[in-house]
Amino acid sequence: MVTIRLHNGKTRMKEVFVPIDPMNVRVYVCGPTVYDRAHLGNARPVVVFDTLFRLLRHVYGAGHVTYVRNFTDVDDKINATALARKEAGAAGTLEALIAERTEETIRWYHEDMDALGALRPTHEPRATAYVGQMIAMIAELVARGHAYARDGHVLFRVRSFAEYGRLSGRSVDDMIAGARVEVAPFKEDPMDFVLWKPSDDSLPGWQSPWGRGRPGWHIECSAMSLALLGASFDIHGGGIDLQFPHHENEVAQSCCAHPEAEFARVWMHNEMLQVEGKKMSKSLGNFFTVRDLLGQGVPGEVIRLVFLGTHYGRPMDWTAEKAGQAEATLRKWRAMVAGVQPSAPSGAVVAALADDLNTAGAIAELHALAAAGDAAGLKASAGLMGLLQDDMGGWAEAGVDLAPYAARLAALRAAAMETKDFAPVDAMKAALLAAGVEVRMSKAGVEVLPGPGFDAAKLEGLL
RNA sequence: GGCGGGUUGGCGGAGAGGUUACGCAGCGGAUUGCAAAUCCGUGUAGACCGGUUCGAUUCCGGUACCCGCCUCCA
Repeated sequence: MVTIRLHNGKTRMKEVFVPIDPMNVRVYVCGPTVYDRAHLGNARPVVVFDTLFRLLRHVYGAGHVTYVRNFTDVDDKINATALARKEAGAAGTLEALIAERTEETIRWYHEDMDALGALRPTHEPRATAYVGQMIAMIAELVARGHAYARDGHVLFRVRSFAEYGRLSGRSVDDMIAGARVEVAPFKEDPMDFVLWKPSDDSLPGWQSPWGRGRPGWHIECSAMSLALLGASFDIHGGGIDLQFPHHENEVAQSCCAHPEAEFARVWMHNEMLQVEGKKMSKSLGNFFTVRDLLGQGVPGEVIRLVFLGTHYGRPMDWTAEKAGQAEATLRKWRAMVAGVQPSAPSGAVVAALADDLNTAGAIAELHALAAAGDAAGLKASAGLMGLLQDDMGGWAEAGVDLAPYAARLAALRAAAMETKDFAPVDAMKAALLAAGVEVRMSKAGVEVLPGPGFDAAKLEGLL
């Protein structure tokens, strides 16, 4: 059995991973709020935890890992979008417009994440399907004295949970000193956070013991992880930005509702993504979605390889140069593994991944396999990382049969060898290069392959 | 202000208390009609200042700088 070591954000140490139940390893990762296309930053945790999912499936068996990633479809941004559509004259009730918006966004999300080679999680629960469970958990928290109702709101009583702040390394008193918390008259303590809030008629709402309302953001993950993975599970993941307050609040809710359990044993946080050295933001003008990149012709597999080139715990910089290098690497590897039956993943690659998802180290091992000419091992090992899969390699293929061009060039070359006039050969070669075709001539013959920027249209008239 | 992370060779980016990371680029050579691809060889880096040690880029402390979160833009 491969020993997996993971950096546990709860203990701040790298620990040997021991599942609660090796027959059912359970992972929960915070998913997207489905109000718009996923931007590139949203994709990082998807790729990181997909790699973890693949590793766990490899080690414990594909049928022995349960991976849950939620869709947050209760959110004021979604409401705002739907409301705007309604005011613009869209037909249907607000609820219908909201459902339409979330359905549409989930479809986009799936398309985009599929393109990155991410496996679909075992379960992708939608918050709206678990409001009953959320209400039950909130009621439990109230009954246990960890929450209180005021003015149609229900708030979590932060002072009732001594461990509050441990995950994110903060103390309640320090945070209040920072004074960047919303002070509301109905709060007992400024740090208390909302479990339930009232909805007026313009907002979606559910009936509850506290009136018609909707859940606060944090409770959904506590309720859905409980429903799908149980009160204790193995790994909880998400972006480091979620560590506080989201994950801290999840811990508080879940541990107070189920003090007998341990909630998540291991916490994993991926660091943030940057673009050309800067934070991606709309104001800097460097904000873009996964779909934008795909639309520009950057293959999902290239995005994936770039992501995996940096350890998940470090900030990752997306640059055009990296994308170019990743594309060149993948073209080389794909040419090598074409038509090859994968063998078993290399032990060195598995070992690297098992060492707290050292994907950069694993990629170095892929290079070693390529250098050693082990195409079968390369294909299998890359497959473990979601790379070089048959179903995502279309981008590297020419789409047209280049064999006639190779034959033509070979004929010209053979003639030139006799006449010593290489001008016609060079002319054709230049034209092929201009079309993005890689030309290799050797004693053995002529090879032509699609290269970066390949454009079939530019091949017109070359035959 | 509070909390957390980072600083590695031209660029990207890892591991390890003491032997080559790796990739890209570069340089030299082989090969080639010329190239490309390939093969061989090549670089000796670790912000700064101290400490621990036989020995630190790797451990500890401090300084500087950078970044993120604390503002439901991951």
